[in-house]
Amino acid sequence: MNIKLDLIYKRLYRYFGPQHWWPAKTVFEVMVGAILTQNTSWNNVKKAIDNLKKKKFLEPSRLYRLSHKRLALFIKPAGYYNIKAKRLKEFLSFLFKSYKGNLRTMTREDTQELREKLLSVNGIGQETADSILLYALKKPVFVVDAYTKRILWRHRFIKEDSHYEEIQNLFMKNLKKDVRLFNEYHALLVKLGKDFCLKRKPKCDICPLK
DNA sequence: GACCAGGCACATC
DNA sequence: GATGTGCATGGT
Repeated sequence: MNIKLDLIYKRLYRYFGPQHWWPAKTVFEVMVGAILTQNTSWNNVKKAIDNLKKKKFLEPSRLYRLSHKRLALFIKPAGYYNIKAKRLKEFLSFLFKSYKGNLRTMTREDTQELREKLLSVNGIGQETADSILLYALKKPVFVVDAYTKRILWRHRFIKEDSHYEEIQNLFMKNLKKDVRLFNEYHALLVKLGKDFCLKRKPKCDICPLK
């Protein structure tokens, strides 16, 4: 499996090239984006983030002090805006209560312990936690998402009912624990998913992994 | 107008 | 542990 996952990566990279993830300027922007992009296209998330940027709210303490009502209005384009406003607030209150709002302090925490803590925040599940760890904090943690699962299943690398950690282990136990590799690999899988591995109309005949 | 998107929590069995 | 549902906008 080791060789196969490696081969897939090489093929994807050759075909698509670098994806330059995460498309954000700051660590905090990645974190906010990770929550906003839950079951939502990045295009919509961009609009929400731009709204926050324009009004200079894309900063921990300012966002923390923003009312739920105004926050929800800013992030409206990203959909599920009420629940996402709540989730952002939950994350921020965790950030301030545990790390005094200091992202560098958070980064210093042991990766596994931090993952557990993130998962205990209401609104942060495995994918969001891992996206924050990998893309914001540069920890070597593989991110699994719906595309990853669909692609691996279509190619019969996993069962359809495989669980998150099972899939994550497949990558983490068979690849070098390298932040750059994990970053690019997941981004490439998303790219492949968007372009070829659609839910209803997969383009398996022209899939670059064929 | 239907379908989908870089999920998650919660209820129920 | 599995399955079903609400959350909501914007692009195709």
